[in-house]
Amino acid sequence: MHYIRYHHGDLPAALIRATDEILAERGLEKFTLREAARRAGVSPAAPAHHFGSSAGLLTEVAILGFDELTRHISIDPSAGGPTDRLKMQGAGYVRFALAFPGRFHLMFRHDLLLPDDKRLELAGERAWSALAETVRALRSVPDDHPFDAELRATLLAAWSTVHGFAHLALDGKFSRLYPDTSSDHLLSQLLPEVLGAIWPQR
Amino acid sequence: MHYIRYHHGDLPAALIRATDEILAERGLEKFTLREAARRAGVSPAAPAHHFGSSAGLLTEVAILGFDELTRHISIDPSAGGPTDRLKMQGAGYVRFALAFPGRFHLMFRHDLLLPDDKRLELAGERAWSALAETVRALRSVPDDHPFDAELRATLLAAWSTVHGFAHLALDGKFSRLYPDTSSDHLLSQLLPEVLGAIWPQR
DNA sequence: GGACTATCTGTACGCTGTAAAGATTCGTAC
DNA sequence: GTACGAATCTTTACAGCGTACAGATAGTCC
Repeated sequence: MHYIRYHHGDLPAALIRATDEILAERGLEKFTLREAARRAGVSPAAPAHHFGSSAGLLTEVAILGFDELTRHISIDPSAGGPTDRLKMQGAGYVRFALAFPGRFHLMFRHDLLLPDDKRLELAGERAWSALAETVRALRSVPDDHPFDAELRATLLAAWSTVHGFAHLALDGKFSRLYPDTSSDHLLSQLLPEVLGAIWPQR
Repeated sequence: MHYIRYHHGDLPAALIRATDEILAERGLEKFTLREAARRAGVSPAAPAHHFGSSAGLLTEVAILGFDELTRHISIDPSAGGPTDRLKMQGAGYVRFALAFPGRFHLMFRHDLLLPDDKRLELAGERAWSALAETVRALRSVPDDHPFDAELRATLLAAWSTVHGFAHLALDGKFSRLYPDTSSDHLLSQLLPEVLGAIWPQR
């Protein structure tokens, strides 16, 4: 194998892009560091100089994933009632997972990521703080009040439900109970039913 | 390397046991087919004769995992009210996940399992049919009535919530909101708060 | 232009899953 | 008892993986 040039230009960005492409095209289980290097046109050892290891590269991609997730659950805080907004955010969460399963799976595979990366932690916190805002409104708690046990429970319940729904849907676990497992149908039909069962309109 | 005997006795069982041990001791990410073979005292190629591939062996272990999960969520159908029973089953689900994270992760990693194994599917269905029974009681629907959309939504909401909770807890995502992430505390304190938020006592 | 530094290659090592062929033992029929 | 087919496991081998290490190349600064 012979590589054209020693200086790529912006290899880190190219490797991140290549990794994201692999996740989108072939899924997380098909990602290899060598394949990402191939797509970026560099040798298998090149990524190590910028990301240290496979986990370093994947961590960068996971951070971008959390940013994209945050965009999917960011909504106008004045639109509709708090329950509606929480349902919209839940739908955004699941829509992200179904649209980008590779990214989504990666973001919650800490065995593949750098264990104590601060930027990754912050990216994750930015995501659920968007949910926290809506939960405050739902319980009529002003922003300056502490985030007490009840708020925490409400937030974790909402997060757990959409997170579990997304995982089970991607795993195909709904196919028996629900024959039409297209993403559109899951989002427009099944998810509203599920969220309606735990967050009755009030 | 030199192996004592050509005929092991019961190699399939030994390999399943070895795999389960690896999952318990070192987690799913540390499992390799060769390591399981080493623990069983056979050559790396031996497992293929009984399980075809790594996925074949892992599928058998996943089936046992679903059986164990079913035991964790099986309760006396006359104990307490339906809401209480559903909470007990939810706690059982999470207790299983926290006690056996390797097994739990494996069971929902279809990329590692045989894609269309009927016994695996049945083992999964046995698990959630234990939940379905309680959901029927919760909605006061007799056994001979069809499992309609409302029942389905209630079941999937319950399943999604405990499933998401277990995954997020194992991923350490609660550590910011909740400093004490010991299994006991998560089960006795946080989970009841979360389930109370979506299944108010009625 | 020369030295320094950053960047990437080339090579190599131990690990992985598993295919293919051969060795060993079991079970059974005679 | 013994011969033989089937079942079981070993041996060997191969391609692919992550990554450590040493060396080649190119950009930068004096």
